[in-house]
Amino acid sequence: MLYRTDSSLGLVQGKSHNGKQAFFFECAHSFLESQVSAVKPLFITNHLLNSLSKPDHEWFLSHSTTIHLEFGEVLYNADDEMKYVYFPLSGFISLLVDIVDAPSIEMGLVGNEGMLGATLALGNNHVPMQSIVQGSGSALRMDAEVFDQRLETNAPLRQLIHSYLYVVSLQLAQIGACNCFHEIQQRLVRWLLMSHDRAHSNQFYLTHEFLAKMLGVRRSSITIAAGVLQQQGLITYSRGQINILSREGLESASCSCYGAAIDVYDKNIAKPSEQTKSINPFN
Amino acid sequence: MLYRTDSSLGLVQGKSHNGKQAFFFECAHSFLESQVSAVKPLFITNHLLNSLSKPDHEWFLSHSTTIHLEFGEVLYNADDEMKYVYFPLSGFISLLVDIVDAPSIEMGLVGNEGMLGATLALGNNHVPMQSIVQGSGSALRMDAEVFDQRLETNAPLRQLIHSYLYVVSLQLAQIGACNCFHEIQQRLVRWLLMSHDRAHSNQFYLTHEFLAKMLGVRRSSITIAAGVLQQQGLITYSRGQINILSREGLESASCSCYGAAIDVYDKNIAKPSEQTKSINPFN
DNA sequence: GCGCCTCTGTTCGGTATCAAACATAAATTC
DNA sequence: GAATTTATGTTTGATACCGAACAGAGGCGC
Repeated sequence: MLYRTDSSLGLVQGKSHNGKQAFFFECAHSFLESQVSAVKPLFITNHLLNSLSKPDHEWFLSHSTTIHLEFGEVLYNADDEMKYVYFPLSGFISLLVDIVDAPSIEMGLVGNEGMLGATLALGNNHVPMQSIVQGSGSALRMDAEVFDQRLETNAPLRQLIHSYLYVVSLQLAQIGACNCFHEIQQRLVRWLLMSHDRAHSNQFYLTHEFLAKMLGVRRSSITIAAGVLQQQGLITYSRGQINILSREGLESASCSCYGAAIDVYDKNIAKPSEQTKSINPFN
Repeated sequence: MLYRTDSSLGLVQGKSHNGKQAFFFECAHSFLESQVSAVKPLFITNHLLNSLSKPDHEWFLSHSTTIHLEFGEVLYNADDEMKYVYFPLSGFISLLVDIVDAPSIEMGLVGNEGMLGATLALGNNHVPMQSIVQGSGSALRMDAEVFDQRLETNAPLRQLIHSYLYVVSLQLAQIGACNCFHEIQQRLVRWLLMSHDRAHSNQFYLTHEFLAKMLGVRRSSITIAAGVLQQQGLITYSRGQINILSREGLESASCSCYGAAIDVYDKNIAKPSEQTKSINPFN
């Protein structure tokens, strides 16, 4: 099964000398107007916003700013006050848990299928987990208060965010179990697939060190697992640049948790009215 | 630090020949009227309901039924339709995750500090995880639809349930990380403490087999870890009956995740107006 | 009392992963 | 081009836990 059918969209990102990507990064909506150089896929929209009515969607666009998320940037630490909410477009964000006597571990991933800050809809303006940028790229940023007020008055929005919260909870439980039981090899693949979806590119920036932190394992374990994938011809990598060569291969090398997470999303988040028919929501 | 200061309340439960507890289990509210034989602590109330205004609390009591939860009973499987919501009193419930190619594992615990069915407040009437009774005892049960309607019209209730959902999400993330990193020995202790709080008794029924399923490990690993605790004089056990001898000892033998979970709860769920001043909410 | 079942204790070898090094190799700085 | 930094490759030994099996032991039914 091939979950992601739009890989033709996955153009290669520009790559600067230091291995980080050079993204366009302009005033609001530039991405909608195709004033985009060749390095990024066109028309990346946020799927949640896209699920709203057209007027609502436009309201959001006019009340938010397009910003650039830079790899490694710490948007929030756990328990910070929530000043902004983020709707990722081409960038994406890791949610990390840190407990005493243990390395940190990623328990959630937020790309253009979701948002950072949905817990405002639970009446809590603190951030539940550390949130760091895992893929450079663009996002829409909005004042938390503005978002919160809109939630009060807009029932369809509230329902959408509630559904998203339900999905995120389920994924927390699922990823928790996966991290606990499945082997590093498979978990790495799951993770690459989830990142691939949100990066909208077959190439992204990721050192083994960083991957190790996400999966809560040693760096050298990643080196070994990634080496296997490279030998199998599924990926190539060099000094932080990972290239996805075969999604199909990866999907069969992954544990089922990748597919399960997609299913949970699809089942609970309404498809945008007249969007493409790709099987998964990441496009 | 001693989180639970009410251990004098923790009277010993009645014990039937087959090792299961014989609970009183009567019509609604009998527990409030002290028509209770000596085997259970008096006045166990549900802390969420207790946090509501008095009229609201009474509305809930008059619209729910006191039922008995029997050890091992499967209240829901994952994705079942939610027919009833449960507010545990002396009983408590495990939330289990099952993924492909792995044993099941507990990702949440619901006792009289919480409820089963809070996700209705997210507009979803399906159950996120398998829910099985882990400690026999009483609970208030209410029609899911009745609860749902009440949510619509009662803003303080909605806020309370939202806060509880926030707490549960955080605990999912935290327990997920704990299961992943901390050793069986410590996790077992965390788990005993969490159960002790919800059982309201120093003695409860639990086989090693069952514990192993909760922690996602082999039965013999539990036997070894529990043996250590017994040698240290913190617990005794025999054929399913576990006796807590020293909470203080257990609390210092546990990983910090137990205390962290308590803190999250206390920080986010308002204390009932004129309740006791015990440090944790389980009383 | 006898047999049965459930629960617990213990053993064996196997392995995924850890922890801590150290070696190479590519990019970046000067 | 040399020096430094960053990223990857590889080794070594230790260990927590697994999987499977079997042996005792307490309680229950007959």
